[in-house]
Amino acid sequence: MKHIAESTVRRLSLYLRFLEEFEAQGNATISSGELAQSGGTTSAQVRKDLSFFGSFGKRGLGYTVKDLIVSIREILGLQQSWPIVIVGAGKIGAALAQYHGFATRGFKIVGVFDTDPSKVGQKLDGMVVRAESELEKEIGRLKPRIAVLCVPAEAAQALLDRVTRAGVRAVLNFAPTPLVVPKGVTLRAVNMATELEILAFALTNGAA
Amino acid sequence: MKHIAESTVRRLSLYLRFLEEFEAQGNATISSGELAQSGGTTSAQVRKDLSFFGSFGKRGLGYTVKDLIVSIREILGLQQSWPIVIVGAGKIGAALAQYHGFATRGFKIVGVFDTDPSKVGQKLDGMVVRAESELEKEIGRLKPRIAVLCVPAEAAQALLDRVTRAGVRAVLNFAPTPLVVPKGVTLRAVNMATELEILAFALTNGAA
DNA sequence: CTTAGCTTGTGAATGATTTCACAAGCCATC
DNA sequence: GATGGCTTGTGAAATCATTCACAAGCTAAG
Repeated sequence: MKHIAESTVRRLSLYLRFLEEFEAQGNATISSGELAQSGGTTSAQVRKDLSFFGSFGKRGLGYTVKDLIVSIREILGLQQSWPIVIVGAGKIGAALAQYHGFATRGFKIVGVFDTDPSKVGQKLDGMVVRAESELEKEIGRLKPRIAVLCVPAEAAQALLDRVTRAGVRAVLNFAPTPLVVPKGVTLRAVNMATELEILAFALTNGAA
Repeated sequence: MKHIAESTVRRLSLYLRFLEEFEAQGNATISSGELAQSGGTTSAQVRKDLSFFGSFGKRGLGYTVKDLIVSIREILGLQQSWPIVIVGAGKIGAALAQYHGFATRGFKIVGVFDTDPSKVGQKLDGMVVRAESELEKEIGRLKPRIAVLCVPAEAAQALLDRVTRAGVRAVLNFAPTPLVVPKGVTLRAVNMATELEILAFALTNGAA
């Protein structure tokens, strides 16, 4: 398959959210224009995004909401449930572990790890926090496909190395530091400070 | 000023982080190549990013670390401290309110709000949680420049409307729903589900 | 003062993404 | 089954972002 731009994947995820809302409202079909409007983009963009993966609509009619939901789910790989481990049970890690929104979207938290002995053994919403020393053993057992790093900046690279060596191929990093991944591993970073700095730049430079 | 791409601003924030590390290590100068290597980009990219804002280096020598830090801080608008309010003191909101990393980067949390009467009046790391009904009054008093929304999806749009009407022009949204902003307001969204879906797509399609 | 060795700053070239614009196709109606 | 009113899917054009490539300029050494 031709390389797909990240912006396209991001928009597909967004379309999926609108389509689900649309379905809940009982609408059976939707046009690229309507979908674009909810997502703040253009109808041509919507059609182009979908065209990379096939042809899902009917000319003159638009898209069947139900079918398009299924198609986008398939494109994104969401027909299956993805097991996730959370590494670091501090404020952010604990908040994520207890956030129920994931389960409903096909992501299942199967393990939470921390070094702090006072946290190990505690329950977070039914999930027992395990010792970080057991990371490799437990990854072998639980076979998570994605790891979410919620550890301090200093610890992040070492833990990234450990989870990838143990076989995890996709990592979401919340630690406020850039990381280096081995080839074949996908890394995404959520960095609050960077987001705020982009806002500060916008305010400073009077952008809308 | 010519329009600056978001990707450029994001990289500047990244460069700033590396420069600070570099400074802590006692290095006085840095070349675009070295800076590029830490950030996983190219030297031409670094120079082009900076060239939008002026000329900060010396040919043959590179950049003075201290000076470049000051310059990038000025570009991003980080010479000043930016007052922030956090709306919603649930798991994520509380975690952010107690995260000290912001203060050290020039963002100061001046208020935290929630509707839940059992949370109002509680202290989060010295910060009293205020009633959401006082939002407008307190925004008028505290004059925050940025609002961070950590409320449930259903409540997000209404609160965005309230903070923008009260004069806030930059918003960071953690609610898992797309929002519409009035002209002149900058909105950024951090959506965990979307990040995970992009990872799921990468895993499904065998991308590196 | 001149040369050698670097590194910046920047137009030009390339590559990627978005937007345009329209033929092709579907449905409803007559 | 022909017409009109829509909407898709998609090459082509336009816009935006990155990379190339090199003149200009600085320092150090002789």
